[in-house]
Amino acid sequence: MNKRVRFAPSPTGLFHVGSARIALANYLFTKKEDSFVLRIEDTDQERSEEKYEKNIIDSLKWLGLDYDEGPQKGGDYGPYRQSERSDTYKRYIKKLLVEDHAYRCFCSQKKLEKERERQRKKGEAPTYSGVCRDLGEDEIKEKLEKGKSFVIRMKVKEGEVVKFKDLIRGEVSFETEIMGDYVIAKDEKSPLYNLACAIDDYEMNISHVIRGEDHISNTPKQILIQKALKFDPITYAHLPLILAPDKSKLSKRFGAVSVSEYKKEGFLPEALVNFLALLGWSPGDDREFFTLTELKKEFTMDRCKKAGAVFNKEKLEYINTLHLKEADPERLTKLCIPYLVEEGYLKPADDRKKKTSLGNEAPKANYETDDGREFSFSVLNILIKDHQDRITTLSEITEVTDYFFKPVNVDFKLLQWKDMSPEEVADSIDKAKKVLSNIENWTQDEVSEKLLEKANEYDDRGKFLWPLRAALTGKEASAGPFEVAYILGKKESSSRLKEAKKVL
RNA sequence: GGCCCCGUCGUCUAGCUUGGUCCAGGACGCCAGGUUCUCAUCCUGGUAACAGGGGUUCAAAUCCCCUCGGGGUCACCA
Repeated sequence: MNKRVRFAPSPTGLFHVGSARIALANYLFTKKEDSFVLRIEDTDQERSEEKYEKNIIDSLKWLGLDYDEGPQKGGDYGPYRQSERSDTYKRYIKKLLVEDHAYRCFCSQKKLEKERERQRKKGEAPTYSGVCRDLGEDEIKEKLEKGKSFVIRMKVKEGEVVKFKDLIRGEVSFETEIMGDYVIAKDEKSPLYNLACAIDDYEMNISHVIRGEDHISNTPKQILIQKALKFDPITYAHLPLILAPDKSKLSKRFGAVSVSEYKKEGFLPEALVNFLALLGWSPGDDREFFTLTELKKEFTMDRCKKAGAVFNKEKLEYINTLHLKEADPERLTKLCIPYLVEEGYLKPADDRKKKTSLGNEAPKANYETDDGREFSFSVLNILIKDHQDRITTLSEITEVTDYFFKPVNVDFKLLQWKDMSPEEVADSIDKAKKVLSNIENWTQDEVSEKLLEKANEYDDRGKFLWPLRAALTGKEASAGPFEVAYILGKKESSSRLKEAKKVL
């Protein structure tokens, strides 16, 4: 039988990398004939926001985690937003009440709070005492007529054991006395998480629930509901959590926790996916570089670890460099341009094409600096290609290439290679200037060929190349002089060499 | 605290099912060296772990027990 899985986030905040990992596991678990459903769990109207639903959908798309059914996309089991499924919930709540699997509880929150407090002090599990459990029909009617508010609780039989199969942990069991009569709905039409979840998983014909370990204690509660309603059993897989370096839950205190933040910082989606997949899963051999497609082929649940994994940003950065090296330069160029624009280094030559945003691709167009120097898209393409293995995230492109866009400052000390005299440095720069001005056909090959030719005339090529590179970049560390000269262009290169000579 | 889960280098992990090939392999990080005009890349080498204690066994990272440690969860949130 084909599998059906679902990823069911709540739109109550920016899409978390932990959620992304769960979504990824669901995505990878389903093979071609299976189905992956996106369900938005927005039963909590107070906390759910539309912008967060959008953020979930955008993030999934960015990561490349395509799903088969979901809000906007549709499917045979919709609607896929819990806020639009109240008729279904109402039906089942009624059924649960009528069949005596659930009951109305009129206890006040204050009273319950006190009760829990007392139990906790005594070292007992805080569970509901069940005072409203056996209210007579007349009593209920009377309270209802008085307009007393109530919640709906599940009638949990004591002394039973709920067992379920977990693909990662094997068989897990819970005893029913520890849960008490838990609340399943705020009223006849407002289900709480466990109820809505159990109903939707059934209604959407879900075969496997793959979620975070934080849900493991919800599982018996959901199973009890399923049993009362005579739903088919589901297979579970509870993945370990992602931890902060101090082994605590990955929270905002740690730094970036949302997918959007990593996108903005300039991580490639394929790198984030690769990294997240390796958290708690391995192929069983030494391979670490994976594309989504490869992961989909390789992934099996039985190779998932049980222990939580610390989110190691350095490793993420390393994985990102791996994917950066593999990435298509033109795509990278489009991705890097927004950072250069944001920094104020570049602006579109054509004002109508202004739209760029960090993490997204800029239009393929020509750009210019504030002082009017042009950077055609093809030159930018070469610039990026030359820096592809010099950055760990896209955002670093600005600091690594700043000298292309800003005026540079040099002094003799910078221009000096080993113990060269000012005269020797000046001579090198003169020669370089001459070589460049004699180049008719300004191409990458031509520029490097001619420059190299001259450099080889020296016993120590550094005597020629270092002053040249330093004059062009104003930096001790940068890309090579051939590349820089070519990208800067004949005019700008000559002018920088001329400026450099002034300090000698 | 109750319940549930987990425990191999600092971190991510392989090995554990079917004890021996493991004085534990790979990767990130870090350190050293090489290539190079610089930096980065790349290459070579090094660093560092079976939580502890008992068993079982000719033999245990691998099986059993206990202890310790970590995490999750105990809402009219999801």
